[in-house]
Amino acid sequence: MQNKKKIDIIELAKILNLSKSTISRAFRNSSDINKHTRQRILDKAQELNYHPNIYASSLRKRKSKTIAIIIPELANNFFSKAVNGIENIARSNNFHSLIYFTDSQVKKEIEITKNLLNGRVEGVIISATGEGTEPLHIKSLQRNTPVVFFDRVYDEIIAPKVVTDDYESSFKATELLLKNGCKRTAFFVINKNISIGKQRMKGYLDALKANGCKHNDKLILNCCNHFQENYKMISKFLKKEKPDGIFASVERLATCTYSVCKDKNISIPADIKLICYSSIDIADLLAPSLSTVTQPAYDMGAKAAELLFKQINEQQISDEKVTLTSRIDERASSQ
Amino acid sequence: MQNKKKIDIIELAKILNLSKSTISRAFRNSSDINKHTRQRILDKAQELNYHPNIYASSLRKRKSKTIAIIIPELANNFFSKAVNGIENIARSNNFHSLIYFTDSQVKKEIEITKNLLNGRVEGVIISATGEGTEPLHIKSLQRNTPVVFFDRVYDEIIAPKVVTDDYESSFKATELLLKNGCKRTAFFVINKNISIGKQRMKGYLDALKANGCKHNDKLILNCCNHFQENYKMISKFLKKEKPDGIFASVERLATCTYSVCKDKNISIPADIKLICYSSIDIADLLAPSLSTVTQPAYDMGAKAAELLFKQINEQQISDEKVTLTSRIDERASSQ
DNA sequence: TTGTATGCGTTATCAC
DNA sequence: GTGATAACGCATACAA
Repeated sequence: MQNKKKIDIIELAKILNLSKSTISRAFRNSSDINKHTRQRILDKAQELNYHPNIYASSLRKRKSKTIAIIIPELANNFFSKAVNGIENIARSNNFHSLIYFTDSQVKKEIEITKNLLNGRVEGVIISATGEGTEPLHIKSLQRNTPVVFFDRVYDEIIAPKVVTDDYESSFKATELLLKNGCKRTAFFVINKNISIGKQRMKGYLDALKANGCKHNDKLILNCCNHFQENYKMISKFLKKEKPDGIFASVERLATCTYSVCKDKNISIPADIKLICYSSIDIADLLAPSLSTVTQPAYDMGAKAAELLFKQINEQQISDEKVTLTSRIDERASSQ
Repeated sequence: MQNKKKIDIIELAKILNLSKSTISRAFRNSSDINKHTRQRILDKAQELNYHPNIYASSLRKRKSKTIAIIIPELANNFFSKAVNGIENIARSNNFHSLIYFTDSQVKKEIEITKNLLNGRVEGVIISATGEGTEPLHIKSLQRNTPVVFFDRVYDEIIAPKVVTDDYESSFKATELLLKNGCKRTAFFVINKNISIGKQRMKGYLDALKANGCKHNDKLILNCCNHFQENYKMISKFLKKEKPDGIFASVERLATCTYSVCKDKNISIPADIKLICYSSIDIADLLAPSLSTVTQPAYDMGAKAAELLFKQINEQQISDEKVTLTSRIDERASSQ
């Protein structure tokens, strides 16, 4: 399977009766090389299956043309689309993308960033777990490599960030429920201490206040990332608190609620109105169709990548914060 | 932001009054090094933010500890889960994963594989576009690097492959429609010439035959990857051919059909029964709940990665073909 | 336009 | 257990 006789630049030079610098030039579109010589070299290289060793050249040039993408998971359309956006921009810059998953655990995030301290990549795009008190691991990373955040950021860190109008959209989403008559509107969140959790909760709380609803702490439900556990928590919650409206800050909490309601014969939207953050493409095919707050996932990824390359190319610090707007699609579940 | 004074192994050696060989040993858990010396080195390294340059080391060791994952897209739960499986195995082998998307275009696949000829990775896991007559680009790649396929393979290529029982599952899925009374059962496919398309169609055709249904070429609909176009084709198809059963070989063709039926007031399953390949987690929340053939996506990715590492470690050719079985979940859409 | 010489930061081999 | 030295394969400054 493998071609054992790996040929290197020196051998190729010998065969062609040239010096290795000339060979090197041929592969770098160097201006000062005879077109004919160049073609001769490329032809022979192809014939002999010679390809410049990327690690030797990375070492010499001190450039790897590689970035890292660190995200919680892929089991989520939001991140899939964001990665797509990132990779597209990376590719158009002739960069390669390493991908890493944290499973929303700081422990893994720390592990991964440690592995990136050695110059393996020229930049990092991350959607953070947000856990932990102080993201020292990110600060360490920043000393060695440009870092750009998207969606899930560390407020304490100075770096370019791409986020959405979490506060405003959450405010509107909540208000939409209130306008439709909800008196006991609940907020479902995975972690109310991370960046997006905080903002979305703030939007929820302020919408309540602005509409004359008194806040009830019991109507805020802290969930996790596991379906079974969430299912139990939500079942219990619905039974005990009897909310008539739910704003889910994360898609999986909404779909889990759908499952619970289906099993318990609770009607959405008659008994409970629901709206949630989601990047799902088939929200209108659910029963009932799902009202959503949709983030421009692809654009967020692309923008984050652009900011990263700007930083890589211009070699300068920036703490630009780009805020894109989400779209609210009102469907049956909230009406 | 960046720590300009990058320190290297020689400087560290000087500072510690040691030779660089000793420094190197400290970072490679070399057996013959004094524990105390080692600790001294690691401490100082941390203090000075020294990290062994990965490219110098890759060059010297001729190992990159990196693999490439090439898939059509990520906008698809199947691939998301598969990537997750791959990355997990890679990580547990201390390997890094580069990710590339072909958008189902051979042109891009060729471009990507060309970029991998230079030893950037120690192995490649690919779910191919399947387009094109002869995958010469894969053969070229194989000369330089181990390659493992999953799901979408090139039959002509000799390499480890992880697939599912496409034929059998498609047979069963089709039969299920027939058993439920369908007389005009259609088959929706994106590309009936690629590996999985072929197998799934064969299963469909043989199920028809086995159940005494005569095959009608007009009931096979060749679609594409774009929603709008598919929407038009399917609309037209439903109107013209009036199928009463559909086996969609790809999830997006099923959801698109749902959209069409919803808009045209065609009832699933009363007018048309439907079953499809899908890795969606909320098939039971659709209206109606969607009958699915589900592939073990995560396991397929993990298995592919295992086969790749086996090949990397054992340095030997293999054309092992692993066939995992899909699960059929009968829900409302097909009954 | 081409060649020569040197260095990129490691690891491996061999001494000591 | 540690050090000196030669690769690893390429890119660049400088000379020709």
